[in-house]
Amino acid sequence: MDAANTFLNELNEKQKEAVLYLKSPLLVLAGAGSGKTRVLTYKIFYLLKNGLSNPENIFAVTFTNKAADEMKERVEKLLGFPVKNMMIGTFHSMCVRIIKRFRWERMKSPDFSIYDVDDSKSVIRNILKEKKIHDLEPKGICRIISSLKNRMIFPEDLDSEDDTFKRIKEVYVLYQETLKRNDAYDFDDLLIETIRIFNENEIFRKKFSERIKYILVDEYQDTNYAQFLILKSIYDGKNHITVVGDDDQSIYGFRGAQIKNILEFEEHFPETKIVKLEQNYRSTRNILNIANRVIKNNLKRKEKVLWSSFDDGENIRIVKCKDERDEAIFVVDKIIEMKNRQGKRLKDFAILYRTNAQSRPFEEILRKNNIRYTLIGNIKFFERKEIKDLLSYLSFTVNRNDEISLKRIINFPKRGIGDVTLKSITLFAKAKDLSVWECLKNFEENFPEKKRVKNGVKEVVDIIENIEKNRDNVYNALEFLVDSIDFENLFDKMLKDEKYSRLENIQELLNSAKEFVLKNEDRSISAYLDMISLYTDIDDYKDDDSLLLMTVHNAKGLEFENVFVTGLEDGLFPHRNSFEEDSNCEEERRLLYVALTRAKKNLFLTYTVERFYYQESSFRIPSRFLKEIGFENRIVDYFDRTKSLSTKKYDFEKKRESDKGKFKINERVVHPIFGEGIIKGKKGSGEDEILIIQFLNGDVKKIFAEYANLTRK
DNA sequence: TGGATATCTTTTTTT
DNA sequence: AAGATATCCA
Ligand SMILES: Nc1ncnc2c1ncn2[C@@H]1O[C@H](COP(=O)(O)OP(=O)(O)OP(=O)(O)O)[C@@H](O)[C@H]1O
Repeated sequence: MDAANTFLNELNEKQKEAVLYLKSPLLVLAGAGSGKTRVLTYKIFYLLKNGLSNPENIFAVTFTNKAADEMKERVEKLLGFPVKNMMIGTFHSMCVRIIKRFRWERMKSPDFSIYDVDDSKSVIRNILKEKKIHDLEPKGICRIISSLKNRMIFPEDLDSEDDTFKRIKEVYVLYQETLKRNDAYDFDDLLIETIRIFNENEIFRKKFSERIKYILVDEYQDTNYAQFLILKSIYDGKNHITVVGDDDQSIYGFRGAQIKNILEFEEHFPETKIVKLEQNYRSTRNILNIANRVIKNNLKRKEKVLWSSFDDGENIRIVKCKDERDEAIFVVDKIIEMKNRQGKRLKDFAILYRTNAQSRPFEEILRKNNIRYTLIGNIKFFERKEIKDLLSYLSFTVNRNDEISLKRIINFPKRGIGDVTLKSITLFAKAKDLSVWECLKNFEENFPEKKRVKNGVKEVVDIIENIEKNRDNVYNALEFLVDSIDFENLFDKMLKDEKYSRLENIQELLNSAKEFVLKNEDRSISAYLDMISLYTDIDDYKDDDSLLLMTVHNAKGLEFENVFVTGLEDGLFPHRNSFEEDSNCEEERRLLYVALTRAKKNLFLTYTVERFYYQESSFRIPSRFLKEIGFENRIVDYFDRTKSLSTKKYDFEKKRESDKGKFKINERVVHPIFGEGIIKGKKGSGEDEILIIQFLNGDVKKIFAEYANLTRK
């Protein structure tokens, strides 16, 4: 081995093979923690180090922006100098760059708006109102349109005679027209527009694909059809493509990701070589065993070998808790104990859950115990109302066609400009074929009769024009904006806490802009807006030794020494919405596989007996996945804060024949019509004995024990 | 007309 | 419990 390439010692044989292979398309298909990401990182390093490529010839796609930042940092560390001009990021951020470049070449302003789901919903809401459609929900339409776009299905491709479908098509058409008029793209459009540009401008595509000599893609199992097409456009047979992934970790089907991309990779990229990595470097054997035991219940998957050279390690602990509060107390107690006794740091722990709503009790108990934590997801910082309102000023300043942003700011803070005024301005603009902005600027001439709102409009116009002056420095622009709004007064009627927290958020926004201005060469408003529309919580959490709370989805690709997977109950994890379709249930199982394989050393699985779910207390049944883990033979701890920690064996086995006839409270039963349920109570006796049973769908029914033909689960 | 108040619904996962 | 929407009042 050549001296420059001693780094290869940090890879196993298979990994080396994958790093060095450049002859034809390469697929690295391997289980969790087998070093797939490491292969990509070292491959980039190898290409740069050996002069096989310049940074600008590399196109590396990661699943999150954070992963991209970390990969770049790692490569720079290995090289010993910074890397400039490499295309590395998520599909969405790469698309923004491609679209900007194209618009720039065509002398079109590169400053378009990027709409998040909220913005899309309000566009749809306006359309529905205008068209007087009352029986369709913005949220549902949004989801349908997005799922169509993910599959590259356009309005003209819809030719169903079904009435609802026809109306959806109508809304879809209007939605796209509105976005076009506002010069805005939603997340799906970023991908679609890139494909369109490539398809319709062969010279541009060719130039780009000749520039890109190496295409590298991480987490390939979670790419959608549009993303596949983008890769196909860039790959021209002369450049190289490496994709890595694990079909067992595909968890974004709901967003259009298709496992078939990875399963059928060979069919689309000629002479594909496949490398399988089989050694796991992350977890103990006990953890891997449990993960393998769960995932092997999926029927549609590629069987993989995955072994660890580590010891068995600690036992996996399954803990039954009285309710969600106890669950939180148990987890937090455990963390405190491990921190104090074993000197572990907070950042070695992660609490994972299926839904964002589950974070509440954990937060409460953590705050009570003064433990620093970082909550990822849920209400994202930049989506808070007060923040979005401020940002809309910036958006509108750089893109005067963005009517959604205008709508947000025209009456924020309250200036007495309501729906009616806005409507008449919009209509006026349409009639005179002017932009809304033009009408606002000449408001007094255009609407001499509207004396009452005159000053308000002038105020907005002034603010926008002043922001415009600071276009090249987002911090100055924001500082001006914040100064010109009297927040103290605005938040006056709020509760102290709420007011304080909002003011804090605004300060936080200023800090973020300041940081951006200090760190980046391009300090412009538009550069900042692009960054925040594509960056999410997970991309930006500070490395400040705090405990992490997040959904399993957000934990993808990460690893922690100690992991708590919580809320392992039927209906929650797997989520009840997945029960109908087998494929969804398989995705839930993959989600659990991802959760379990995040742990390096200690893994705790918790579930509750009773949980508040939608303002109602409901009795819970342990997750079906726990059975697959084989937990009937395992020690289950029962945690009840009133009784402290006690241990007993949980019996999942079917009861013996002799037990027949007598059902006990909390026993799980199957009803021939209503399905599986749990016995909550009993009334009467003998023939008249009535059982109160809560079924899986949440219904509680009174059933005659004698006649119902119940069987034990 | 806009702002405040009362009523109604809604809860998976996210770039 | 919180958010969005509908209704009412000044
Ligand atoms: N050859 C190796 N020697 C030592 N440690 C390694 C090696 N390869 C990978 N690792 C370590 O194993 C862990 C998992 O690696 P990595 O994140 O690259 O795996 P992955 O396959 O991408 O995981 P996932 O499927 O969960 O995304 C990391 O901590 C990494 O540093």
